[in-house]
Amino acid sequence: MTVSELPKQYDPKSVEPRHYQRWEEAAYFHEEPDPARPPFIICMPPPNVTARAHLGHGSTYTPMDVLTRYHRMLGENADWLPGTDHAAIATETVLVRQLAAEGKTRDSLGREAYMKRAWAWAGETGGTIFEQFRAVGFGPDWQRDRFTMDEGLSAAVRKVFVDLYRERLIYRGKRLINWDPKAKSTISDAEVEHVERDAFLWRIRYPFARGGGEGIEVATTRPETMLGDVAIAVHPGDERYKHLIGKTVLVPPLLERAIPIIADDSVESEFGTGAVKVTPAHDSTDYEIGLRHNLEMPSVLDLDARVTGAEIGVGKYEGMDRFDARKAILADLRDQELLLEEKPYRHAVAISHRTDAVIEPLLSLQWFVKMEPLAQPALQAYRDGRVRFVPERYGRTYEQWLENIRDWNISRQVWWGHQLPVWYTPGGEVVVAETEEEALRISAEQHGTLELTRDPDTLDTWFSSGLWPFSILGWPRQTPELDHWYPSQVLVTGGDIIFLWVARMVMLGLKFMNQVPFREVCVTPTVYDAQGRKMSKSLGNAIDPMDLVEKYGADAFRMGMMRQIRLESQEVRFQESRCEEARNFNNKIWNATRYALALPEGLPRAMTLPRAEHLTIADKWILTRLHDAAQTVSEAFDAYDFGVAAETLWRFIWYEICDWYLEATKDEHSRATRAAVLSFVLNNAMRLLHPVGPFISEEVWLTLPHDGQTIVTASWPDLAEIPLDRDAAADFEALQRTVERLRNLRAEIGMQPRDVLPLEIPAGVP
RNA sequence: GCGCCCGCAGCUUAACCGGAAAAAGCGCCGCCCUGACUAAGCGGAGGAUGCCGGUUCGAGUCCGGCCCGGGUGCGCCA
Repeated sequence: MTVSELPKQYDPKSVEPRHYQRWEEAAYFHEEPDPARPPFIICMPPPNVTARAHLGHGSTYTPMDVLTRYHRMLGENADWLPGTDHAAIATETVLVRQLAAEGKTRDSLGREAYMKRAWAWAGETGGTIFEQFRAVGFGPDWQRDRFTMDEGLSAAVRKVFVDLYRERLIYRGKRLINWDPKAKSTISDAEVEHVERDAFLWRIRYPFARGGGEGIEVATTRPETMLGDVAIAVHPGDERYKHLIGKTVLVPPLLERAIPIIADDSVESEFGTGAVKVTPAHDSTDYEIGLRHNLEMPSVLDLDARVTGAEIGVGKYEGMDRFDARKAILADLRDQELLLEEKPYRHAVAISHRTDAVIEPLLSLQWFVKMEPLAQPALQAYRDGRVRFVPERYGRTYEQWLENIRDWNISRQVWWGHQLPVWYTPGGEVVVAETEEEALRISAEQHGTLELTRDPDTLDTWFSSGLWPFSILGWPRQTPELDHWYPSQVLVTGGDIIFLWVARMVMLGLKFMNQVPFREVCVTPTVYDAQGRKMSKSLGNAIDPMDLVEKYGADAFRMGMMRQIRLESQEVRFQESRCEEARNFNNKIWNATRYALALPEGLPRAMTLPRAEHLTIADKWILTRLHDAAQTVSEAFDAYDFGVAAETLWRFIWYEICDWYLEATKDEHSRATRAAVLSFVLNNAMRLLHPVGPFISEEVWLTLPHDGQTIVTASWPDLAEIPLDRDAAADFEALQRTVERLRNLRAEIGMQPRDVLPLEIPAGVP
């Protein structure tokens, strides 16, 4: 082959799809459990089935691909297990919107037709993100693709639910829950975020029921919940109010109900007026007070966040939206001269992580997981080092959450998901079973009826993803995969789902497998734009990774991303220019290859190095540098330090191989050994590069002397086979300094490079 | 309120257990078709590493305090 046959510029588009197709057809990414080799398993965090790739996938999934490829080359039983998540609320939100556009609703369609449509849509869009992953060069074991709602995983979900229920770790109860009025579903505490918002604090007077004095003043940000007030609470030690404890006041603006003034330690005397209205059904602190004082807990807002009179009189406000009711009540209070003050106030409002809707705390009959007994072992596993976080500080996030664990509300009012394996008899008895047949049998035996109604609710998406590390290996069936591949070595994920996902996998893994699901958790940084702002569609600063792949090639995208990931950093300020630079880097590699192929003496067929005594000082230097690069890159991958690995590869290939070694081989005296050494060095360099740059490394490796069908399954460079010569390396480095000084001098005196002084490497240097 | 991370050249980042004159890329200025590569090559300008103090032979790095600016976790006063 001659140089003229190869284009001067590396063209990823003509290379990447060709190799990927071959890899997939040859099933290079597929493994069977093999006890003879150490396992290296990564469970892919399942992307939402309907999602498209975003830059966050680049920062989290590229490291997984890199690690799997690296460990495969090390000869391990390496497998990256892919799959998708049904993403209950996220998917349902989109579906409902689609239906609305057609003038339909979920209910008008009916459950069966709705589910059929949801499945169809998931099937349609479900392949998209994985097609994108292929284009980026990700190589999970596609034959093991799973879906959280496929048959096997659904069976695992039902079994876990039933087992936990029978152990009384799952229960049904009327509790204060987070209602997301947009999603029209409850969500768990972990899915609520608190956002500072500008609001108002109103001071309102509650007149005494029996006259005598003005009454008591309270401060509130939520006047619409007044309708459900059941008490006024003050601190027991508050001198201003001590004498009022036990008196009763009327609830404005209706002034129909009298409620007591009570004392409770949770009240802060310094805030507002020091007196607080207590609405147990719509506020978590009030709920606690209500429990302590055995108060009534009437709900005054329904599931549409409208005022409801179902439990207590709400007068003319019945049916109003919560924010309209607020306006109306304030207006009425003003008329009654009970509204004393309105002042701007900034405070944290509970927002749905999923829909951004303001959360409505509601008292509702829902299903919960009792967390304390599950959290303790998970906490213990972290404390005695069975689970380790990288960077370590994320362990504290995990610990903090588990220490303050609250019961997990798992029932959702969406339809797209795993329907609860729960049935009710006409008498209201509860039957929990893995199948309908079993439910009927139990019901007949225990309750004497075959008339069962299934609970319409579904499970929190994170309930099924919490089982992911073992459910995808076939659990509850006993499989070879489960035997050899559980627990996995490392979980790679973003820091935002440490408790939504990571902590729950640990808890459920310990519970059902008696072992932690992974030994290490590698937390990848969040991707921001170059100014440090979150990437979002609304800001218009989001970058589509597929555009980058299109412009610069998959390898350049991966390398550009990897070079920006720092071990200890929690963020990447993503710069597109890094991908452009990486494209240039690939082009550099390509041209180094062209140079090697064009050597007049040709390249050797086999990869053998000349004997040490024949090597030039430059040969010995580059081999020593190769040895060091191989060591540094290996250590960096072992430590999940992707930035250092990428940087090392970059420097070695571009500055050391291209800028110095290649130049040195242009000297006459290097002729005897250069073809063999260059082949050896490039072959090794491509293997080191392969995890980060799978395509170009394959293309170059196949072009140069090599052994085997593909670099994907080639072996990782063995340090023992790379000869070291520190003294020679030091000599060459001294020479480099000299050359640099000469160049510097030359430029300073304005000498033309072609003039007198020696060029890159002084002639005659062996 | 309780925490965590970050702040180094115009920009984005390096700097191993503290160790020479604090690196690199981009950008900028100048030079250059040198056996592959102009998406390259060579040279250059550009820095009190946020502030004050301490430990040390030696601090960007460790310790204490402070300021401002970002990011992020938990909690929260209604």
